[in-house]
Amino acid sequence: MNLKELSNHLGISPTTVSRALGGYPEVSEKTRIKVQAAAKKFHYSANTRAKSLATGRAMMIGHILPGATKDEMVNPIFGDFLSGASGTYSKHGYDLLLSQVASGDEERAYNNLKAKGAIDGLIVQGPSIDEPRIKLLNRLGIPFVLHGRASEVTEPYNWVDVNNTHCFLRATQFLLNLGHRRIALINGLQYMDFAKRRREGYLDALCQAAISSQALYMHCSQMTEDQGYQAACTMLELPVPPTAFLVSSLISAIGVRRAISDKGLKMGQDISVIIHDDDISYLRNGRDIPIFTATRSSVFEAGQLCAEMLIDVIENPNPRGDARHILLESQLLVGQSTGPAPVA
Amino acid sequence: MNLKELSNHLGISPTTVSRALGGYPEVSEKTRIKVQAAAKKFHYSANTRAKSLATGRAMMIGHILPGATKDEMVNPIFGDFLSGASGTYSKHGYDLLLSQVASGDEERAYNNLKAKGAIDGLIVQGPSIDEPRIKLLNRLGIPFVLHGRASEVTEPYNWVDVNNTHCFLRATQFLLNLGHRRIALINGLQYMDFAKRRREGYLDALCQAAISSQALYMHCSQMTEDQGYQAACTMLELPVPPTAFLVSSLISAIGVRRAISDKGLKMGQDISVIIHDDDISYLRNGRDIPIFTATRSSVFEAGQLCAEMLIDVIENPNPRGDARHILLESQLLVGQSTGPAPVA
DNA sequence: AAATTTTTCCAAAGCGCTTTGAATAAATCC
DNA sequence: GGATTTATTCAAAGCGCTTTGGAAAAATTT
Repeated sequence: MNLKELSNHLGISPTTVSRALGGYPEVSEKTRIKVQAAAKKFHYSANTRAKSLATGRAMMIGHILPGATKDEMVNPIFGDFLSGASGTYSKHGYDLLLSQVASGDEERAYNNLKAKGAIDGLIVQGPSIDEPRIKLLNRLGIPFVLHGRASEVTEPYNWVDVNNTHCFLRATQFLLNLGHRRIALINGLQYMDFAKRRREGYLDALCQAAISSQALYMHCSQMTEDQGYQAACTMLELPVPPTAFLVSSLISAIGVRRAISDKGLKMGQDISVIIHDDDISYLRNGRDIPIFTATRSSVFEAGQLCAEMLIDVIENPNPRGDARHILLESQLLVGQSTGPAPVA
Repeated sequence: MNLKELSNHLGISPTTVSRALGGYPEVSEKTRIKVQAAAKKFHYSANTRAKSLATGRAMMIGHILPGATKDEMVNPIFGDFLSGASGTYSKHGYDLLLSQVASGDEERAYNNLKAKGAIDGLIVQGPSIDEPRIKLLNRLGIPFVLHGRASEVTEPYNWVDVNNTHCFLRATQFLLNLGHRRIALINGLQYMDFAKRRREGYLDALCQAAISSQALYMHCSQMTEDQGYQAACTMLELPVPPTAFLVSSLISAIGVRRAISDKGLKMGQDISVIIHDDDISYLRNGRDIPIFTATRSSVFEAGQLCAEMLIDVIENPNPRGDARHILLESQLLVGQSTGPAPVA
């Protein structure tokens, strides 16, 4: 059933039917009700493509999926972020286009997305410190919101980010207050912006406590269970091992826990662990009492916020062109993985 | 730049330009080359919406995202499955539409997706034993492929599934061969089809070995770390605890490992664990030697296969209407979590 | 009751593409 | 060389919708 058929059936012009359903005022309440009833009855729903073509709006938001090859890793937060964003899109009548873009091929891919008129805007995730996509998208004139920030990028852009520096500053201070002096940082990939900020928070806290940082206590890598395990094993083997770990992800922390337990030590007693928890639905950090003491910030909510911001950017383009920002603070939740530093 | 502008620029009719780029034979090689060069130069790419409208093909595949609320869980395999599928779509010129459908609202949502002409086909994941969406989609005439099967559904449908029964039969036999007699099953939600089949494989193996199954050794729940932990704790507290666990997911198994280690036992020595491993990119089961002995089947590949099957269904609709099936066998990989049953 | 305004509706153009059917140019045939 | 094919090209219609610019009908005013 299309518009013409529906209007024929009703004996009303397509124009009026379109307007009645579109909520325009130039149509009497009587006919509006009649039209709406008929639309419902015949399961009529305007063809998206025709509508888009006529209005020039795609009503579609693009998300980029990394992992074009089997070896590239899909970020574990991906699903929950998408879930949050997607719900918000539905509410506003947008759909979500998921596109896989091989790294290196971004320019062509984004250009193409724009040329094809497939999307009204884009969400960009996982920024590196000097994220090149910002410049590219600004140049192409595609509205976008970045999930995260890029420290070294000066041009304006819209972002939603967690206050990573402050998170890790607080977490480190928490450990310091418990008497820990040898605190290790097991972080994400060095060039990622969040990893840089977390390191800064960690170093700030140490500095404020007049404790010198040690390269041996700092590790950067993909945040996998195995990497967490390896890093923790190495550090626990040191002549002077750390008494506490600050871990950037729950998944790595599971590896850290394995290393601790392999070593015959007890987490929360011999060794303290504090993590950043993205509150992923399938990887809850315990039920009631958190397993790991954690700075928590829901990535689901971040998805919602990014989506809302992007829709706002699309529908109310800021004439002055200044960018929108949301900086989220996280909660510091005490769990079972932290305790006073053991007396040497 | 649109078709008309491009053709004006070239001094050639839109018809010919469209055909040149579409690869139709009714155009001389000379003009084709000229047109292609110009298209490249101006980054011309046909507007998807107009193209779809003209051809009647959306060139878009729908995936349904569960988890409309924050409490619903997004399946951890979601990202990798999507990644596999998405790559295949790109290759064939399709895009991926991700739609969030509240459970209970499926009929309206699917109907709408069809009416809007937004998609050419659909992937359905996570089937229950009597999956109602099969009937619904068949009735609506929307081409789809199911990732998994539905034991109690008799009408035909296309599916790609792992041979779950055989997986768990083999895994159980493996444990039996190691001398285990008290084997527990920590499974997914009871009404899920995969859980049913895994239970059957497990029970078959026990039956063949003339071992009676025990309700106390069987657990069903969401496959979270915490549920795995709880279930294992409970079972390890039994007067006669199991000596081996068969666990449906890596995530639950991490909880099982925690329970074992809390109990002061050693996995692979005091207690054996064998899991099903979906080979998720961010949750690798160890680097070289698997941590957990596992039946492994890549969900990334399943995504690719589903995508290929669906595209085939869409582009070559089977006139006889019979359904397509792929049954995947998994590998049984020996890791560090299994060993001979301890002598009582 | 005629003139004016307001409400309600519609015809037609246009969004950017594909594709049918016809026309022209080139090549082949008798 | 004229007739017939064949290879190229194009004009125009149509995909299903929105929206502009009027027109007709109803309500209001004088």
